[in-house]
Formats: sequence, structure tokens, C-alpha cells
Amino acid sequence: MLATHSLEKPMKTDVRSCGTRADIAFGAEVSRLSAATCLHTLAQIEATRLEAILQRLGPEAVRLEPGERLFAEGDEQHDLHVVRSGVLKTRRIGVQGEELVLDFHFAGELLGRGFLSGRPQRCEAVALTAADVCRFPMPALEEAMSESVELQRSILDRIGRAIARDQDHAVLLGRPLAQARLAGFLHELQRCQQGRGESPVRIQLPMGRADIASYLGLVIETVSRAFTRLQEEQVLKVSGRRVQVLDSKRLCELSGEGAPACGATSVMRRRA
Amino acid sequence: MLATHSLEKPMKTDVRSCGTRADIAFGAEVSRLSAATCLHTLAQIEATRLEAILQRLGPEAVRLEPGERLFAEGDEQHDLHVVRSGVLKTRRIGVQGEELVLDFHFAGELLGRGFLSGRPQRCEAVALTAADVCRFPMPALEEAMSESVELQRSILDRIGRAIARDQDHAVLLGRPLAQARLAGFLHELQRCQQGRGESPVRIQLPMGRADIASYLGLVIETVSRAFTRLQEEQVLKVSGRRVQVLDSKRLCELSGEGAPACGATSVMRRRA
DNA sequence: CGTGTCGTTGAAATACTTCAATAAATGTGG
DNA sequence: CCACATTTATTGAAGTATTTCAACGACACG
Repeated sequence: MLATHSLEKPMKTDVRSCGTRADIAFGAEVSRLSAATCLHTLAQIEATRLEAILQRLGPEAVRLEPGERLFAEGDEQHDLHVVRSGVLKTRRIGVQGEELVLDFHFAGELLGRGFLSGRPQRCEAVALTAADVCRFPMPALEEAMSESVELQRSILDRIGRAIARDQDHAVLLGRPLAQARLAGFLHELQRCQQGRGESPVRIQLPMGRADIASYLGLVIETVSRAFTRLQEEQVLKVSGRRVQVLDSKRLCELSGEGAPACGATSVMRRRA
Repeated sequence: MLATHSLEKPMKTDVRSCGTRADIAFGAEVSRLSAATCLHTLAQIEATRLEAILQRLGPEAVRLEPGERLFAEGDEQHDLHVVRSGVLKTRRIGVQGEELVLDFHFAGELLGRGFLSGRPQRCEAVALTAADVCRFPMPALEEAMSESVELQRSILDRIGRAIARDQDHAVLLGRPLAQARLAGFLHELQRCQQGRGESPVRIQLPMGRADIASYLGLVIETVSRAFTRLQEEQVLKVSGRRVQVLDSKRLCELSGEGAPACGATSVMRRRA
């Protein structure tokens, strides 16, 4: 019931505008990446040579509007996708039609992971904002990886980082306090933005509360309350999807630098 | 505080004996895999040819006793590990020294995932039972993957499955009811055993309650109570680490085939 | 046979979920 | 440009589950 009603609709209302005013362009037009930048990491491989390899692969540029699907559960297509601009989410649809958000994908990140095995996709990818995605056909990529150890290493490295993110997600979900989960989520978002050279203090959330709730294993009301309390504690300034981090250190502490399954006594007391 | 006290000790008491009697050999001696079987999947590649490739890699056989570490957080060694027999867990150690169990690894499964990137390991691997692990040096493997598309595909496929498991883990952690998480965990364990050709009804848990609790994002008492209630509902028969699945269908239902973030009304009512 | 670890059980405190209502924001149409 | 309808987000109150604190029982080990 969470999101079944908005599976297909483009949902234009979703992302474009966030604050009534102070509406800065987010994601869509900022930091568009070249095909080569999409796959290389840490200058392990010379961009020129990589570009040549990638061109031969015939990468397909995909343009998505908010709400559009890149691929669906059960798809047999196993290409490698890399986000060039915008934000997407991957999710599973539960037996009762409920949404289960697995991850959010920003510019430069791998998508889907379904390309790794020959099995059908177990999740679907939906654009949260307008987005550009680079699609590399898997068979060609497979061949290219054989020829270029650098490319192979580069892709494995990216996969490794995606796995690390998944594990961070699991760690986050393991925390008992909603505040800790939200704090960890925002902190990760901060690092994420910083990594792309954007401001780490102003966060423009590309996803709604429902997406955050699902990602954090909470209900929407709890997320809302956690936002409010984080604001009351002077850690954040929240205004819809516009979030300003006032105290990054505290945010990090709250995210779980505290105790493993406690926090109650030390953290909760600060509520009033 | 969860497990800092048992980080290094071999902890002989941990696994070897579970039921006072009825003590069957678990994991250690059962289903030991050949070096070739370690890496091939679905007969995509002829075992003979693969065996030749793998031999050239100079795989190292590692023998672990319960409680021994295969690698630690921060290690710079990036080899690929495959479990040949026994069970291991990967975990992170939180800033306060608390344990965070990320996954359990059974025979045939990849380990660590740290080999993918050049960065230091972010988690450590510890043997739960006596275990045999196959270690493939990464540089050689990298080269071999370039030469053999089958090997490359095989490894990517395994990575893909490991990622799918991580996602299942996240989905599990997203469930609000302890019963649902435990049920899902046991159900997964069932499928896991079945996949290795073992009995799906009798489960011999290689890990303690603390490991399960950490993996499920719960405290140990809650796990214990969940076991008890699952037993009261005639779904399981529990005796320490020996679990018998009486109603596999119910177990699956309880695991989350129910509602996304509800279950309370429909599931909890059955408590009495 | 005591000691230590592991697992279970009980009672109180706390946090989350649920249900319900309200407020804010977006988009549409007049 | 404003009013209306829809979606999204916030807030309140009650119910329920988990955590916490504490004690007990079971089982290996020395």
C-alpha cells in the first residue's frame, strides 16, 4: 500500500520543486559525467584509452523523467548502468505490493547489480529526478574486461564500493533508534555530496519521506518525528526536502558512534 | 560490549557441542568442496579446464579453528576467499568495540568482498566452526579472469549472488517484528542448507544467539523470546542450537510475506 | 564441584507503530 | 490569479513491541 498507487505515473510533483522559494537546481543539471568518467576510478587508467574502449562498447545514453523506470523486476536484460546525472532508487516490490527501497543512486554510481548474474533482475530502478544513465551492453563489456585489466579492476572496484554501501545500509538498519538511522542516512548523504564536490551542509533530498522511511525500515511518521527532533536539538534545519546540517559532528555521533543497541539513556534524555 | 570479550579466544565451547547428546557433525566434515567446485557455477565452465586454471593460480588452503580470524579490519591483503567447509561470519567492530555481524558464510560462498577494491578491508572474518578456506591471490586471479571469460563470468555471478544476499539481509532488517526477522533468517538458512543438499528441516545453528541478534539488529533477549514464541506456535522445535522446522510454510509466511510494516494486528494476535 | 559462559525468563521503561486529524505544498482548472 | 483537489508532511494519542535491568537455569570446563 505504500507506493503501489504511484508505480507507473510520472509523478511530476515529486521532485522538481521542493522549497517554495530558494529552489536551486538539483542533480539533474549538475555534474554530468562523461562516458569515460562513468567507469574509471582514481586515475588508475588513462581516460583517453578508457574512452576508446568504452566507445567501442557502444554505450547507450538513456534519459529518464522523474518516476520513469530504468528496468523492472524480472527483466532479463543484464546491462551495466551508470548514473551520469540525477538520482535513482532501486527497490523491490513485496508480495503485498509494498515498496522496499534498497538504495539510492547518485551520479557516478553503478546501478542494479543485476548485470552480474544471468538471472532475472530482483529489483527495479526508478528515477527520482530527471536523470541521464549510461547503459553498457553486458556481452561487450564482458569482452572488454577481458582485454583491459584496468577496466576490469575499475569495475570490480566500483562493485566493491557498492557492496560496502550495502553493508553500511545493513549496519544502519541494525540501529534500534529512529534518530540514529536517520542521522546515519543524512551523514552518508553528506559524504556522498561532498564526494561529488557539492556542499555538505545543504542537502536537497531527492526522495520523499516514504522513500526514506522504507530505506530505513521505519514508517513515515517516525521519520517525520525524527526530523523534527533532530531540528529541535539544533542538529538540522529542516524545511520539507531542504535540509541544512547545523552540527555535522553531532549528526555523526547520533548516527551510531554511540552504543550498539542502546543510546536510549544517553541520547533520549536530550529530548526535552 | 557484545563480543569484545571473545574476539581472540578460540572459544572451544562455542560450537563443537550443541545438544548434550544427539551431537552430529556439522559443517566441518560435511560437503568439502574441491578447488574447482569452489569457483564454478552451473556447469558454465568445464571443471577440468577450470581446474587447470585454478591450479596455476596457486590457491592456498587455509585451515581455521573455531574463533580464528581469516582476515581483520584494516588488512591490506586482497585475496579472494572461498569457503570449502565449515561456517564463518564477517563482522565490523563499532567504535565502542561492539560487534556488528554482516553475514554468515557457508561452504561454497565467497568471503569478504574486500578483494574487489584496493582499499583496506572494512570487515573481518571469523570462523564459527572448524573451517577450510581456499585463498586465491588476487593478482593472479585478475590475470586469469582476463584469460578466461568463463571464469570471469563465474566470479561475477557469485558476486551477484552475494549482493543479492546482502539485499535480502537489508530487507530482513527492515521488518519491524522480531519474529519476522528470525523467521526470515531461519527460512534463508533452510534454503541455504537445501542448496547444499542437506536436510531443510533440521537446522544446526553454527552461531550463537549473540551472533543472530547482531545480524538481525536485535538484542539477545528478544531473539530468545522470538525462538520461544515460534516454538509455542508449533512452527519450530528449539533446543539450544538445534532447530527443527515443523511448519516451513508458516515460517515463510511469518518472515514477511505478511504486511510491510504491520504484522502486528494479524500476526501478533496469534500469540496466546 | 565450583566457575564461567550461554541461554532463558520476568518486570518496568522506552520507542515505535497504528489510527486519526491537521497542515503544507503542488498542480489543475476556472 | 485564485480556488479546489490531491498529494505530502506533520502532529497527537493510544496500543504494542522491543529494549533494558535483573535474576535464574543449563551446560561445559578446570
